[in-house]
Amino acid sequence: MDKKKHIAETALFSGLNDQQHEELAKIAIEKKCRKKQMIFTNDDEGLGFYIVISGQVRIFRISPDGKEQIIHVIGEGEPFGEVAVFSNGNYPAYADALRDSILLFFPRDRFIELVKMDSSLSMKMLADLSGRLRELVSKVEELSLKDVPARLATYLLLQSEQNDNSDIVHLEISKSQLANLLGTIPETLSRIMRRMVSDDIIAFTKARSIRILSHERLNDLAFGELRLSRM
Amino acid sequence: MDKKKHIAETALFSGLNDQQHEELAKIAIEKKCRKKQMIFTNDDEGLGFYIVISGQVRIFRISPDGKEQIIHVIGEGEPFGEVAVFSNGNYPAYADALRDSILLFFPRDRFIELVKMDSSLSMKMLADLSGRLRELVSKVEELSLKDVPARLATYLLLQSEQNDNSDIVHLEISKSQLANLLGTIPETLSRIMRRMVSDDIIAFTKARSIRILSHERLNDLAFGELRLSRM
DNA sequence: CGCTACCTTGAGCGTATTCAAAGGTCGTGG
DNA sequence: CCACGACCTTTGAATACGCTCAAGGTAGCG
Repeated sequence: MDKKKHIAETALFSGLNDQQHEELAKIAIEKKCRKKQMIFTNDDEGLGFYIVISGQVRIFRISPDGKEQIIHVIGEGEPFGEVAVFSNGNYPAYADALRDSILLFFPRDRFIELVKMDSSLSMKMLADLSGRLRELVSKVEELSLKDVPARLATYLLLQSEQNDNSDIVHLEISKSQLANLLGTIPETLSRIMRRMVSDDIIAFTKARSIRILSHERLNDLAFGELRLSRM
Repeated sequence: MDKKKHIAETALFSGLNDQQHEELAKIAIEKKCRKKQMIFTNDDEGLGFYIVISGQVRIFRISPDGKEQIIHVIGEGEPFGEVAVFSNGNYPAYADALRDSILLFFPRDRFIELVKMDSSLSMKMLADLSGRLRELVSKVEELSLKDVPARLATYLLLQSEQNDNSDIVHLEISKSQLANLLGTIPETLSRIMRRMVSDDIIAFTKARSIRILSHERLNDLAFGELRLSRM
């Protein structure tokens, strides 16, 4: 595998020069993992962080009574586990693969060496963590201030946005996983989707493809300015 | 005001040497603000970050329909607004003073200069952001996986822990604010406190002082292994 | 002492969860 | 290619938790 090429292509390391990519490639270790395979757990010592080369990874917490909450779904080219690198101790959550994946692992100590010597790399990491923080603040707001229809609407609009405002949103994860990501359960998500369909806000094209029929009403829904009919 | 002394005393800048504290003091600007005064809003350009010298600051989001959610309460010696320094753009939330406060403001550009030149400072900031991220991940879990009694129990135990596992927890914020911080409303918080009292888990000593009667049962409550009686 | 803000209490309601079960879909192996 | 099983999705009915609305009580502060 051409590690350097993959490293240069990630957003996190973009803008760094060839030499820096080379240094990173030197310490990166390729790891493969199968669908459902655990990558790290809450209790694991944080020995480094990862970048997803191909596949998909799920970051989640488990409450004492066994319920899961997905914090983040990591797609190709995105990093995860960075927190463990800079704050000593274990990982703050669990990670497993949603599908067969190939990862690059950056060992903590060697990576820190690089960061210390290279201020442009450290600025990249600071920006990365700041972005993560922004996302999580939004997630906190979503969970506490919005109902499930609004959360789903927000999610769909965000996905659409990331695809050039396409009307078609292809769900990258199963509906069960999506329910969990939105902080609810499959039954509730299913019911709400049905209501969105019957209100002509969205339509299903294929099993995992949704067509947005009205961005505007979806937006109103996301902002709590519209309510779904009751059925 | 002796800026350098205050800077040296914050956890964020502890462990740095005298020279570094001096540099930080040079760029720091003292700001005073009165209770309820806005420090920055969502829309403000992130021109720098703050440290609370004295007083108390509230970080919160506002949903489109006007509901507030406190993300964080910042006490003395703690920083806030760091995110805006490293990810371009505006602040991710609102900030206002819960009481008359004195702050130190670190202008973005000048602070970034220091960070770029000083790897120990950048490591401090990376650790700081990572810690913030940890907290928020926990908050997401709390809000989505736990009910209000469990969230309150967790909060009380955390406060107790930070005070040497004292049995007495002195609320630093009003119950309304606490309710909001826990993602609920004053009415609900009041009812749940009443049930905790009647179950002999806590007792009120003064208006804002709570005595923990059973750490163990509070812990069970936090972990969802105990339910309050219904009344 | 009176005002204001905060806290408590009650009743009713709505949203989402739980529990239970049936219908679909996908991958695997026969 | 079809049959089977596992998992995902959908649907229904009942429940529960927390919220809204409304009002009364309490405490701090000028």
